Amino acid sequence: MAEKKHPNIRIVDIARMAGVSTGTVDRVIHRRGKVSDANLARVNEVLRQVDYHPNLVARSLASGRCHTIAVVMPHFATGEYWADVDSGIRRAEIEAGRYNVAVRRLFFDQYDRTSFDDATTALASETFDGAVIATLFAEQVVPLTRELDARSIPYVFVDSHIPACRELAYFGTSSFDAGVVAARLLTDRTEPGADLAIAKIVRTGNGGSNQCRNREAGFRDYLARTGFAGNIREVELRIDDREYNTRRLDDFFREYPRIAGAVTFNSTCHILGDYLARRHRRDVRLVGYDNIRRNEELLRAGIVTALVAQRPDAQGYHSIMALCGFLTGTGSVPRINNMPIDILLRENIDFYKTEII
Amino acid sequence: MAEKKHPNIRIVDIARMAGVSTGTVDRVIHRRGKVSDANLARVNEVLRQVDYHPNLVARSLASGRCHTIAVVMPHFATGEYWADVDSGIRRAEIEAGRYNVAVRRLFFDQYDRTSFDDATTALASETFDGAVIATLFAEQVVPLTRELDARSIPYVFVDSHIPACRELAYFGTSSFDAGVVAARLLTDRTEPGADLAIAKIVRTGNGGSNQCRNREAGFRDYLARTGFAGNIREVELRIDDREYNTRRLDDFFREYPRIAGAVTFNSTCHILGDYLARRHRRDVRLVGYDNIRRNEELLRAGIVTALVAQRPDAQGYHSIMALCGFLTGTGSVPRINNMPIDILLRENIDFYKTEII
DNA sequence: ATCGCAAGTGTGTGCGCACACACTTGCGAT
DNA sequence: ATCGCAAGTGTGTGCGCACACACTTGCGAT
Repeated sequence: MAEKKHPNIRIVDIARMAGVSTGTVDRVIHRRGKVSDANLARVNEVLRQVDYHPNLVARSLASGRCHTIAVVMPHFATGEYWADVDSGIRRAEIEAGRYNVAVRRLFFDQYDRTSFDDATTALASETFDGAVIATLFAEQVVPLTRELDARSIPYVFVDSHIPACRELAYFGTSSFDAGVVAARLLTDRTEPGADLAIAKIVRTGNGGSNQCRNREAGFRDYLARTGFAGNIREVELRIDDREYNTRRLDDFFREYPRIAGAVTFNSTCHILGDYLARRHRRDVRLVGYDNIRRNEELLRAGIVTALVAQRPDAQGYHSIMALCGFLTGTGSVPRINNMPIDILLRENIDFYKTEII
Repeated sequence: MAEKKHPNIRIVDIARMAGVSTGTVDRVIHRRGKVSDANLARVNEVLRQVDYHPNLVARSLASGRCHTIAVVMPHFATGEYWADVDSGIRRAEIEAGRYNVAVRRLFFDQYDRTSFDDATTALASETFDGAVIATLFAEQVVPLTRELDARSIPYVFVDSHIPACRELAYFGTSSFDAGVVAARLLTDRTEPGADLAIAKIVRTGNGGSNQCRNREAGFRDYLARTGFAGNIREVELRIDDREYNTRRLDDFFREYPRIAGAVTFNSTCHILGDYLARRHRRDVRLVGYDNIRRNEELLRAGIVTALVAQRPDAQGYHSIMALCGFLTGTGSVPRINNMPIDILLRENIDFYKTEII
């Protein structure tokens, strides 16, 4: 075992076949110019004939260039959504490290718009060869991309898509369709004609994220299309104020007693789930997003009916690898990569591990 | 951008620091012996101090060893289940190729037990460094593993797990739990007390696959646990005899008119779906397995209610990569890798592409 | 004193490629 | 006829490592 070699075709072989030197082959492969039309055609013909694939290991070793990727993403605690994205980034980091590609993270607060601008400012004075941008605040991402365009730095979007930018690639779900799926799951299990609740977790004056808005649009679109007959009631909750939320929800459910299903468009459906559990309200179906730890616990406990998930780990992994492939010239990737929209129930949640993509 | 180098520590640096030659460092790193105790200790101390990590790219290029992985899997046509597994294998093949790991396939007929033995016989006279085995026929896989154990060849299981073997790793779903999920999806949408049908597609005298048996066990277990009150009726169909199937199903549904839901435990629920579509029977809910083309079409058409899927592409990909990592000494992987059990509805099927793991 | 041999050590080469550099050729301008 | 220069071409070196090979050292046997 562990035999000698697979007789792969090398640059020297190409050169010999085309009757030129390896330098010329190299110039053709890398489009460095300074090659006569005749030789260009001949080398290209040989490359085509033998279906040449460069040995990427050797290329990486020889070129020895080092690239840096800046990642602009929310900071996170264990068990939160962006921790899963980061675990994919870390996986990619190891793999990309073999090709001399390093990753540097810049964090912002996902509940604070201004912190994104701070991260952007910090980025302006850094040198790096590519960027991965979490697109939570679409309005602020756009000017950042203009700046990167001007500096000719490629960038990848992760989380939700922003139109009219020149991103190298996008990785995330179709937020609109993720909203549609949530609506299907919620109405599948709720008697017709009952009311539905939308719980929004925001910080005052902060607006909603790009993604939450699009999910809500898909959710409402599905209900309209399928002739949903009940009312949709909205309630605003706070990320870090459990007492406020309890009072607010007590009032809310008193005011709208016919509510039989609820949805939250970011990953915090556990806030509503905690409340329902404490109040022993098993009559309200709850559908939320993302397989973060608290949500998983409530799904197992039967408080949450279903979770819509989006492979955060894979999003992080592919964002880095796409940029890595571009920078090292070893791979290309489609521009729009809509990830699968996963449906998690009590029966399959145990197998939805992010480590296995 | 594209800077010079990350100043990594190389073997020459280690050698200089320890006051020995690179050859000695190499012998220490690879535990080749023939090093004096004093030098061994000194080199190890330096390795520890600088936290040396070998450049795997350079290692791969230098060692130039070539490994072969034999894959024993069912042959397939476009759009069939194993075509998706193979697409993952092909993806891994490209990546593993960079580390001089090649893949060779041996095919058998998934509906013919004896063909597996033929493939096994062919394998006996081949030389290879590792094997990936599709575990459809558990009884025949076991003796094959004994032989591989004797030859000290590592092997990876893919599809369904077989206990009491010495596999390096397993990639696939928990078949039992995939059966549970199907039962949940079917009974969620079917009125209580109605009968259910299990359609089995077999070749005479061939028994069922390992996986189908376990899925059925999980399916029945869920029904028993949740107090299912109806009857479960079985019907046997043929893989390539549409006329027979039509007659058989006409008889079957005439005999059992209260059937409101049906399941098929392999990927051929489209056979039953085709029948239901032709007979305009929208009153029978149908749950099946695997996102193969015909099943997807029927899901979009509303004939199939839900599909349970298992990331065939990822199974193929990881099976190869696990073996590749083991053979090149660049990675290790858990032994049991239960893949996620995916739920596909009309609303999310469009995004379930196997190319994006 | 010399030899053989084991144990230990260092050097040289090549993996396939990228890239700097030296070199050749042919043309128009003088 | 000679020169300068652009366009085109080939050679040499090194990336970091693995491994074959040559070599040194020190010991016991003769």
